Amino acid sequence: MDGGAMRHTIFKTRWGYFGLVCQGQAVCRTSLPAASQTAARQSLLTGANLGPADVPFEKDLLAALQRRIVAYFEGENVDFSTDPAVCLPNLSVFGQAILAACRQIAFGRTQTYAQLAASAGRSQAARAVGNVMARNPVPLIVPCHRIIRADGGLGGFSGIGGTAMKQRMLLHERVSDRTVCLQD
DNA sequence: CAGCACTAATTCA
DNA sequence: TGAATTAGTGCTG
Repeated sequence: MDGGAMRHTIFKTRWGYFGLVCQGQAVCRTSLPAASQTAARQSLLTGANLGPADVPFEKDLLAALQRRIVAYFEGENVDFSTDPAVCLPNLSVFGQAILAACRQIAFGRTQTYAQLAASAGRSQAARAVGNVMARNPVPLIVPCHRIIRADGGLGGFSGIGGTAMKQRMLLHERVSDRTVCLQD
């Protein structure tokens, strides 16, 4: 059930060094912009039980996708909802359903944990959705930062930068839609 | 089994 | 009003 050797790359964006692991054409993991390549690599491979030896570096890996990610951090409205194929091993059916639903959320839009739970047929499973988001292997591709609390709060964020990164990304997408009075 | 990136309801100032 | 607490909740390691 694999489509080739796994490789990784790290490239510079306006916000920092973005990390990417893929297998064939399918993206397995991503890591949000970090201050250094070293930090990016650590964040990218940690938790995946992978060492740099397991996933050779390849500068121009998925070059087209790299350009789109760079563009995102330049402020462009980039849609990742369908394009990069993703490979999500070791994920429960529930987890996959939640991530799939989350991926549909458009640039600049948000949903609550409960709404996302409902879209997977588990309207009471908001907290479980939080579990899935916390372990999202492909942040940005699956826009887990667009999930906020029902009471208007930000909720948490486990990726690089924590909730500050989450808020920054939301502001970046100009979430003025409604809800989310980030701060007051 | 214990622990969560949650929520709605309840309980105080 | 509104902050703080309490159950209730479904999934994960």
